[in-house]
Amino acid sequence: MRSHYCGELNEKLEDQEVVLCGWVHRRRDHGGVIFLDVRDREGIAQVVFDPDTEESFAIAEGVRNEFVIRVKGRVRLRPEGTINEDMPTGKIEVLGKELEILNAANTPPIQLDEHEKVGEDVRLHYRYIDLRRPEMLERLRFRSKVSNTVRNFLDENGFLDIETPLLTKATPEGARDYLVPSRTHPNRFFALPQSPQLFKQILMASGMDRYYQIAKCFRDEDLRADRQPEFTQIDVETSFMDEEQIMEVMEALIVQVFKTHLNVDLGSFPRMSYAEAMRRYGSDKPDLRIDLELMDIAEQMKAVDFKVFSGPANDAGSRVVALRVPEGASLSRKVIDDYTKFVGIYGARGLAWIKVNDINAGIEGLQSPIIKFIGEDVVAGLMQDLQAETGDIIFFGADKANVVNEAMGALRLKVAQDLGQVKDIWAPLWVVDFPMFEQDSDGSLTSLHHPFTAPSCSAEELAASPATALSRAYDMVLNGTELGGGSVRINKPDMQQAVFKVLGIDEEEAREKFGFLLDALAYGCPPHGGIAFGLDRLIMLMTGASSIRDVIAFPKTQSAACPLTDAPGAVSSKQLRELNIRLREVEKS
RNA sequence: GGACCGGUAGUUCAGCUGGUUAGAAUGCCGGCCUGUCACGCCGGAGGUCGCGGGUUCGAGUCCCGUCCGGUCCGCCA
Repeated sequence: MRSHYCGELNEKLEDQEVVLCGWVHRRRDHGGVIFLDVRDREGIAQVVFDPDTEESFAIAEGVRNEFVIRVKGRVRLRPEGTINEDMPTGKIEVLGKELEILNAANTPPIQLDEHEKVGEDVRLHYRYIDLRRPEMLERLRFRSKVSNTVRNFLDENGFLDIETPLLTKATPEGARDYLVPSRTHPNRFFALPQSPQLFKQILMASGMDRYYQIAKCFRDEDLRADRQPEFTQIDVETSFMDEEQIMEVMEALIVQVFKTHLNVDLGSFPRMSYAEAMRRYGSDKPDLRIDLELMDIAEQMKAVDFKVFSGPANDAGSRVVALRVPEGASLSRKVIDDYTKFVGIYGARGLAWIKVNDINAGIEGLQSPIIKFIGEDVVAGLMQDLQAETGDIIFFGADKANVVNEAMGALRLKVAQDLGQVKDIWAPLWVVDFPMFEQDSDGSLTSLHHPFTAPSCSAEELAASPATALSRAYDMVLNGTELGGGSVRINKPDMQQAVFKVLGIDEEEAREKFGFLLDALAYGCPPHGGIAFGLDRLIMLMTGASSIRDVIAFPKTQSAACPLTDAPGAVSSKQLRELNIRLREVEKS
C-alpha cells in the first residue's frame, strides 16, 4: 500500500516514485497549486498538486484536515527559495500524481498544531486524535523503547519474565482493592493486584531464582498528577542476593536506561540513610538538585517561647528547624504570606522568618517580626551558627516533627523553584536504613514499606524494640521522585510471624490472610529480595512530562473515570443476577 | 473526606461595579488566489454562558446547591 513513511523521505530519493499513506496535517490551497502536508508516525512531508494532474487536483481540492489519504508521486528537490529549514523533510517535496481518499474525517475538535493547549477532558474524550500529536506519539514511542531496554537488560542478567495473575486475593491491608465478583463462587470476589509482591516471593520459593515482569498494578485510591488507579511497575525479585548486590544490579539497569535513551551518565548513586534524609531535607525522597537544607536549632531556641512560631511547646517529638535561603531577602511580603499559606497545607500553624539585609550591621541589619520575641542574643548566635550572609532569608519551623518535616521539606522545594535554585542536573541516590515501622496517630505501628520486608535485626531484638528497628529496604530516588523501592524479604515463617505480631496480626489472622505465604516460607524458601520501579514515573521524568496521563495512552481522569469509553459504566441486571449482586441506592449524605 | 483554581462559539480565551443585540483569535463554510509551509485576501455561519434554585426591575456577572475537569492535603501496606 505504501512505499515509504513520510518522515523517511530525503534528497537521496530524488526522482523516485513513492507512495505515502497518512493523514492530511494541513492543506494550503493557492488556487492554482495545492499543498498537502501529509503526516504519519514517522513525520510530515509536503505533497504538491498542480492543475496538470486534473483528476487528483480536483480530489485535493475536496480534501480536509485529518482525512486519511494515499498519494503516489515523484520526489523532487524543492525549487530555490522554497526550502523549509524548520522541517526535517523540508528540502524535498512530492509531486502528487495520484490521490486517493482512504477515509474522510469530521472536523477534528482538537487542532493538531502546537499553538493551543486543549483542555484535559477534550483530549481524553478524543484520545485517538490527541495521540496523533507528535508530542504524545514521541512519549509513547520513548516508553516503548525504554521498556525494551529494560527487558533486554534483565534478560541478559538471567531474569525470567513470568506473568502473575490479575485475578487474585484481596488483601485488607494497604491500599483499597479493585474487586472483581466471581460468578462461579457466589458472594466471593477476586481483587486486582496492588502489586505482584506475594507471587514474586513465591516464585523465589519455587526456585525461579530471578524473576521480572512489567506488571500492571491497581490501587483504588485518590489520584494525583503522578498517580493513576492502574499503573505499571518494573517488578523484579531475585534469590541469593543481599541488598548490596540487588542495588548494584538495579542501579546498573537505570544507568543503562539513561545512557541509552538520554545519553546521560548518572554515575554511581550516593547512599543516604532515612534518618539523614529526614534531618537534612525533611523528606525520604530528597531532591538533591537543591542545595538548601534544614538545620536543627532546638538547642539554640530552648529558652524561647514557642508561641511566636504559632507552634507547640518545645517538647519531645517536636522539631525546630531553620531553612536558610540565599538571595531570599528580596522576597516580597506577599510572597512570604503565600509561603505561610503554603506550609499551612501541611499543618504548620505559621511561618517565622528573618531577612538578612546586612550581616555586618548586627541586629540593625536584620528584618523580622520575631526578633523581639526571640531575643537579640539568641538571634545573633543563630546567625553565626547558620552562617547567615547578606541577602539571605531564614525561615523557621517549629511543630511536631512530622509537620515540620513535611511543611519545611515542601517549602524547601517551592522556594528553590521560585528562586531558580534547582540545578539542571540528574541527581539520583539510594535511601537506605528505613525504620521497620512508623507510628500511627493512635500509637499503633504500621509497616513503613510492607510487612514482608526483612528487619536488619533478630526476631528477639525486633520484639524488644520494634519502634527503633531498621529494615533492609532501599528506595531509589531521582530528582526528588521515588523511582522505585524494594527490600530483602523475610524468608522464614518465624520472622514473618514476629513482624505480623508487631503489626497486631495474631497467628490465626495471619494464617487466614497469608497462610499460603507462610507455608511457602516453611517449605524451603531461599533468601531473596527485589525491587519495583514505577515505569510511568520513570518515563515522566525522562520525557519531562508534567502529568502521568501524558505518558499513558489511555489514562483515567482524577475521579478515576475514562472519558473515552465512559467507564466505569452501569451493567445489565442480567449480569448482576449471574453474579448474585444486588445494587442499593447510593447513599446521600 | 477536605482546600483551592477553572467551566462562555468546534477549540483557546476576554467579558470591569449586575444594565441595550455576549466579543476576540483560531477552526469551520463559501468566494478569490500557481510556491506556500500556523499561506494570504474578501464574505458568512456558529452560543442551553456546565446544570438547578435564589436575590433583583434586570444575572454570563452576586448568593446557595450540584455536576464535570485540574492542582494539592488526607489517603496511596
